Amino acid sequence: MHDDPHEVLHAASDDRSPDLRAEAFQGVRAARRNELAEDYVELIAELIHSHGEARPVDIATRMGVTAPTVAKTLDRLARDGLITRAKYRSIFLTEQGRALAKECRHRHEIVLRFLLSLGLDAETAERDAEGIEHHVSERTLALFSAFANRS
Amino acid sequence: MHDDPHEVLHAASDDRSPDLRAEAFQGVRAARRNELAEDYVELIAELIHSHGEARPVDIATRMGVTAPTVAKTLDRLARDGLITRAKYRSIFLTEQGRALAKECRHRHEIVLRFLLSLGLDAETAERDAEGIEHHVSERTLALFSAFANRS
DNA sequence: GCAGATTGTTAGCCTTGTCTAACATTTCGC
DNA sequence: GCGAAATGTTAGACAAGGCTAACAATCTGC
Ligand SMILES: [Mn+2]
Ligand SMILES: [Mn+2]
Ligand SMILES: [Mn+2]
Ligand SMILES: [Mn+2]
Repeated sequence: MHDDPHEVLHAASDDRSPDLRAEAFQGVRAARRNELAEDYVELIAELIHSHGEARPVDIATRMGVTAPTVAKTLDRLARDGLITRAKYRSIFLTEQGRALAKECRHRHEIVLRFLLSLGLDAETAERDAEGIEHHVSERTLALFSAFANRS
Repeated sequence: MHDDPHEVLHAASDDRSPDLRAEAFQGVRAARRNELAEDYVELIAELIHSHGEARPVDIATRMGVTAPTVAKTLDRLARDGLITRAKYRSIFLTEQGRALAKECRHRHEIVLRFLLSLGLDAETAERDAEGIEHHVSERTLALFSAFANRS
């Protein structure tokens, strides 16, 4: 029983230093705080590219939330310097917002291509990529990219 | 330029139905709402296994949060039927809590083994697994498992 | 160019998840 | 077995992110 490789793995994870583990959880919480901003700027960039402009109503439809939720979130993004916005007008990305959007789109595509190359169907791949993308380190992203290109 | 495979992928993701996309985001938000409960019950199960009991102070250390945060979270877990708890005593999992913990540990280990089998270092693998595990569908999990076993 | 439809905003409510400060209980060393 | 240390709880603050209801502005079709 103690030679079962599962036992070994389990024991190893049990024995990790509590501090190291706390750091991991803190990292996950930090990533979670950026998820919404990342998805918004990525979507805004995409709407600007495909529709010429980004309107709150289109963001609301695609995010699956109500209009007031979008309004409040956009106010936070403006406060954080990612977008500019004027009453009743469409949304613009700042330089910083464009940079983040580009990075997010890049990462999203790598994760998506990786999942597809593993053999996952397109719809599930899109759903999983939408969540996974925010929790992938640079190192993991590099491995995903290499794998997708190789196969 | 329009034959660039990246353009094609981008166009494809642009053209997905807004409703399908909204469903994906709603799914991600639902997953996010369960993350904390999943990490807590998984950790509680582990502490019970390795230390004989699960105490708030050990949870706080490993989660990297303060004791009052743990207390409030444990109250929510009790309310939701995942644990039982009495003042100043250690924490017990309910039947439902044990079932969830088992499922989470299983999923965590598959994601971890998968990342390791891709060639990731142990520490980064642990960190990324801690975030990714909550956003992996059954199908993706099956593919991860198969890949880790094959390689 | 106006009426109705669409879009956007504001106000206010709720839950979650984090914190600090203060206090209560339990445990440990001697 | 007592006092100090460790552990746990309670109260209360705050930000994020969701909602509904009500109202305001803009756009569109005739
Ligand atoms: Mn996403
Ligand atoms: Mn994305
Ligand atoms: Mn986790
Ligand atoms: Mn986990």
